This record gives sequence, C-alpha cells and structure tokens, in this order.
Amino acid sequence: MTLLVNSSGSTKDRILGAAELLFAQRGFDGASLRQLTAAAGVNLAAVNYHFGSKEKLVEEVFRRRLDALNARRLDALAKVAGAPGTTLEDVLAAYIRPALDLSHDDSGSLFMRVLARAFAEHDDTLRQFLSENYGHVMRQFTTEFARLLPQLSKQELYWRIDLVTGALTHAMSGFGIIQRKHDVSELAHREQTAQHLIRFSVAGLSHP
Amino acid sequence: MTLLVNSSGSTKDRILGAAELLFAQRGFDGASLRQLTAAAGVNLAAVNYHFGSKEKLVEEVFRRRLDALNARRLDALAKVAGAPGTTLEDVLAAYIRPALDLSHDDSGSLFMRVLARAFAEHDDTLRQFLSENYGHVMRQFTTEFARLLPQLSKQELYWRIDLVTGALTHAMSGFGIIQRKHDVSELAHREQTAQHLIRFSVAGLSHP
DNA sequence: CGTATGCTCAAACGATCGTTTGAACCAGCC
DNA sequence: GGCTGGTTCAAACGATCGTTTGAGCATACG
Repeated sequence: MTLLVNSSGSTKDRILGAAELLFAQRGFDGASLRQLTAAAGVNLAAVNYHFGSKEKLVEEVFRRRLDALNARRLDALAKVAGAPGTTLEDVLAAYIRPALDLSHDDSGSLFMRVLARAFAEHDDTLRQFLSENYGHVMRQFTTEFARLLPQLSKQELYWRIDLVTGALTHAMSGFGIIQRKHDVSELAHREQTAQHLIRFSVAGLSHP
Repeated sequence: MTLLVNSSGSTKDRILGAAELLFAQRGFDGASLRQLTAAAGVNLAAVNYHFGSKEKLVEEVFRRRLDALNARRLDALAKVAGAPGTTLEDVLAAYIRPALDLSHDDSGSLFMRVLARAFAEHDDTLRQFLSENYGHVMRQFTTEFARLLPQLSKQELYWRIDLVTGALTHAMSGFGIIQRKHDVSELAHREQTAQHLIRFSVAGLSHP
C-alpha cells in the first residue's frame, strides 16, 4: 500500500499532507483513517485527537489551501482591478494563475483535484462551507468582470462565468486528455495551460 | 431515509433505477447496497444475484445510458458531418443536445451527474471502461472539428476541445450557480442551456 | 403428479469503518 | 524526587460494509 508521505513536521501537518494526497486519490469516503494515518506515519487515534473527527479534518484540508489561494487571488486582482488600462486577460490571469500554481506546487499537491471532487460530491455541508468562507472572492471577480463587459446582462454574465469555471476546474484537476509531455518542463507546461485557459476564457466571455 | 423509487418493472430495472439515483446523490462508495435495495424495494441479495457484484452494477448503470447517449450523438453527427454547409454550431449541437436531453429526461435522471462523478473519481478501471467502449465517438467528433477548424494545429485543437468538455460537464451536471427559475419551463431552460453552451463553445473553439 | 428452474428471502459471514478508551510516555516545573 | 498537561500508543467498541448461504417459493415441463 501507500508508504510514508512525510517523515518530518508535526503530527498535525503530517496528517494534513497525507490527507490531501489520499483524498485526491481515493475521495473522502474512499480514503480511510487507517490508510491515512499509516501514510502519515502517525497513530490512528491522532486524527480524532488533533482534529476531533474525520469531517473536521476534511474542512482543515480545505481551509489551509483555500486561505492561501484566495489571498493570492485577491492580491493579484487588487493590482489590476479598477485601473483604466486593465483588460479581461489581466483579471482572468489573476483568477487562474494562483490556482494553477497551487495545483502544481512544490509538494506535488493534488489539492485542485480534491476541490473538483468536492464539487462533484455535491455535499451540501461542504458547499455551504465553501460558499460561506470564500464566496466573497468570487463576488469581487464577478464585479470586475461586469465592469469590463458592460454590454452583457447580469444573467448572461453569470452564465458565461459559470462555463469558464467549468473549463477551469476541468483543466486544473487534470481531468482532460492533455498531459504534460516528457520534453516539456513543469513550468513551461503550467504557462501553456494558463495561456490556453486565458485565451479560451476571453473568447467565451466576450463574444457578441 | 429514501423510499421506494420504482414500484413497477423487473427487479433488474428497479435496481438500475435506484442505483442511478443513489450513485448521483451519494457517490459510488457512499451509496450502500442496503440503501439501494431498500429504495428499489428488492432484497439485498438481488444485486449480487443479477449483477454479480456492486462494481458490475456500476458498469451496467453506465452502459445502459451511454449506449443510448452515444447512439443519438452519432445519429445527430451523421446528419451534418461532411456536408458542405455544416457549421461549428451544427456539430456542437450534435454533441451537446443529446447529453442535455439525457440529463433532464423523463425519469428525472441524474445520470450526467453520475458521469461527472466518475470523471472526478479518477478511477482507472472506470476510465478504461469508458475509453474502450465510447472513445470512438469522441474520435469522430474530433475529426469533424478538425475539418471545420483547419487553421488549428492538432495540439491546439485538443486543448480547446478539452476545455469545451470541461464547460459541458460542468453545466450538464448542474455544478454551477445557474439554476432554473420557477417561472421558466423545463424545456425552455434546457434550450437556454444548449444555446449558451453552444455559443460559448463556438467562441472558445474558433477564436484566432 | 414430480421435479427441475429461476428467483426471492432472512440470516449470517468476515472485513473494515470512524471513534473511544485507558494506560504509557515525556517534556517542564515545583 | 513528584506532579502535571500534552501527546502517542495498542486495543477494543459498535456499526456498517459487500458478499455468501441455504431454505423457500413460484412457474413450467415431463
């Protein structure tokens, strides 16, 4: 089976790291606490001791990554929002690039796959958690999109953003058929993904 | 808990119907055979008697719907493919409309949600099953897209189709924020969804 | 009639799940 | 030394999982 994920760090961090990996690979139900604690190299009871329950652990996995992701998204947005020369590409880049960085970060994080799984699970408590804690980020981006696309009705804009989100989630979680070639560096592949996503989204958002 | 789903039909069909519903709601792991057989109004052992195992049942749920879906997709494609006046809209409609019909069909099928779940699960055996049995459909559509978009490189075309698929899956499985209003008929909403998807995809596929 | 055949049923199987328990350990402080 | 609070540990808890079993029932055929 899966071996140790982390031999260093605190027990809590080792659990969080192993949880992220195993949730991405096998899902929230599919990954058991016994597999998880074995991979983390900690005792089975450590999860309930440090997090209270498996469900709370799931929330912590989300919180840790989403806090970082949305902070970087808002930073990037603040640098371009409201400025006179700002383009659709700029706002989309502020939305897309932090997510791509996260989905391919140093620890080989599979977090975006975990996130996509959460969407697919249609778990109401989890969706409520996401909406409550991170809905304001989406709202800020929507406002900026509306400013740059004044010709679109609110309804029309929502539709298009929804479809962009679908393409984004799909690409970021590695659903697709596109795989990185062996002769392309990780960084180059990420840049290529960002370019495709942004140009595709610009076209989808701004068509007449 | 969930009550009876079907009080008529053969035991096999009742199981398949209940399985589709519960897999969509709770996932393949999350839906137990005891919940499932209770909802179908059949004995617990009936699943293993008629299907052999839970995994085989999952495959049957897919096979039943995907056979119908892809037959209708290929029918629709055959009517427009290769013809001189065929547009991108026509081909996209042949791809999108049968899926939308299925995702909102008479029995309130949640099948597209099941399919999206299968994508998210990243289950290799399931992906192989899908690729082996239905890969040729995707290949035919890709060929037609390539004919209508000769200016795109193969690599570029694959990227764009991949992103279209993401938007499609997202919209069809009801991930998004867009919900049908109470004063809009089911049929009108489906048509609106198709229109948005097609126009968005045309823009994304054909931008320079 | 007897007896196959296809199907359903309640009951049980062993495995695995998330969680709890109580003892053991181990720093730091009196 | 003794004591305390935070942490880890093996072991067990009851619940639920997918699957199997063998008896029971119905229909069809000789």
